[in-house]
Amino acid sequence: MAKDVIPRKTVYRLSVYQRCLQRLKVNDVERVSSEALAKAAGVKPTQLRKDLAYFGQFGTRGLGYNISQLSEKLTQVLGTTRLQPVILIGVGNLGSALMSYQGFNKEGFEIVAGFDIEMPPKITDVPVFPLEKLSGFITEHNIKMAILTVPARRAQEVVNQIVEAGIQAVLNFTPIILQVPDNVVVNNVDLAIELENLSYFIR
Amino acid sequence: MAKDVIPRKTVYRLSVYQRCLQRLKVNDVERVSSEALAKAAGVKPTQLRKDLAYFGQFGTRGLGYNISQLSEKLTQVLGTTRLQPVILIGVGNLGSALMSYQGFNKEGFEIVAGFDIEMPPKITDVPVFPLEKLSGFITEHNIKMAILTVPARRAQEVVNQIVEAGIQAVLNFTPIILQVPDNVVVNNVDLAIELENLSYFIR
DNA sequence: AATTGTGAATTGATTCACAGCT
DNA sequence: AGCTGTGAATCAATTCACAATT
Repeated sequence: MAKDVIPRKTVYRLSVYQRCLQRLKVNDVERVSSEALAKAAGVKPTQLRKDLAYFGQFGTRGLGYNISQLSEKLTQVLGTTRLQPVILIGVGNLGSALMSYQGFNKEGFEIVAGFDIEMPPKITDVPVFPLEKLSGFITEHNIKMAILTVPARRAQEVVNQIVEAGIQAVLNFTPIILQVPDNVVVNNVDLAIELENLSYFIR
Repeated sequence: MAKDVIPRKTVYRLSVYQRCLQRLKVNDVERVSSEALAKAAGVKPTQLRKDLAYFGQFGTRGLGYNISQLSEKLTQVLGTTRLQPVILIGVGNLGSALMSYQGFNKEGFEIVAGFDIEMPPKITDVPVFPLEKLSGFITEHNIKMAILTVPARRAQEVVNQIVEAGIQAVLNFTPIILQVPDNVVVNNVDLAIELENLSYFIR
């Protein structure tokens, strides 16, 4: 029935489903039921079906979903067909860790450059440039996504600068809630808060 | 009015408020209005007030909240008074990155040990032990929290083992949705999904 | 017989609107 | 006058229940 606007949470879960499908593909399974896929994704079967319903009908009643077909459709909806170049700003402790982390590349993202005030010891093949080159690089290479791992006090000013230069999406590892215009998306990852949150639930 | 059960999302936001308060404290401000604090936390003022209402009344009408008083109360509610020991399992790329990341210590968590099949080059003061010592260490030191950065295919078996040994909370960096008993909490952090999710919103 | 797709019902979260303090 | 605290209203997300399909 293909609704017009897909809720943020649904979009997020689509990525989770996609991951699960990829693992199933490797195992040479051809079809999967909403019940099985939902279990792997940690949701209820009805929720999975509702989520998929936002962008069409893909299952076969009585049989379930064709894995590669559904996976392809998800790729299409999520727009992850092409490789996305990403820059990383703040090559400190966490920043350099993320630069050497290979997990992104597998999923279609490539950190093409790092930026910092100081030049850190070269640890990966990814080039690191001084902050003065930041805006120029973004415009020149038409970069849309940035990972922000600068110290908290620099976060807002850096974001202002990169948004100005054309960045449209930011993965923010600083504890600051960034103020950005409506056309820019920010996802926050705060590892300390995740731990703090967990600790609340242990008695 | 102190309700009995605090929603998960509220608990999460309490940590965010706490962070914002800490920054204000450094700036030597004494009071803050729900409007100002909410803005810093990226929520609406009414939501902040509703969240706080779950565990009591702390503001002064007409004046706002006393920062250190509110912060102290939050610490109490969140149970982050004492330092929590945490172990990290899987000292690969991301794992060793997190071990050297100092962000946790600031917020009351200490990674006391790492575990892996292979012994990685020693990069921090944190000791790394072979997996055989895992269960014993957890029981002996009464560890409640674990960070999981093992390869996906090992994730479920490792979790079974640590839950058995007494772990009650897991910060899971693997893309697997872990199956755990009801008394165990899991928070998932999937960096690739965060990026994929962002990329959906850039046109 | 099995399993999807979906309107209706339910549950949960957010926001409004304003009464109640200081 | 200013700002919190909260019941009521609204809005959003989830789950139910079952008809439709293979």
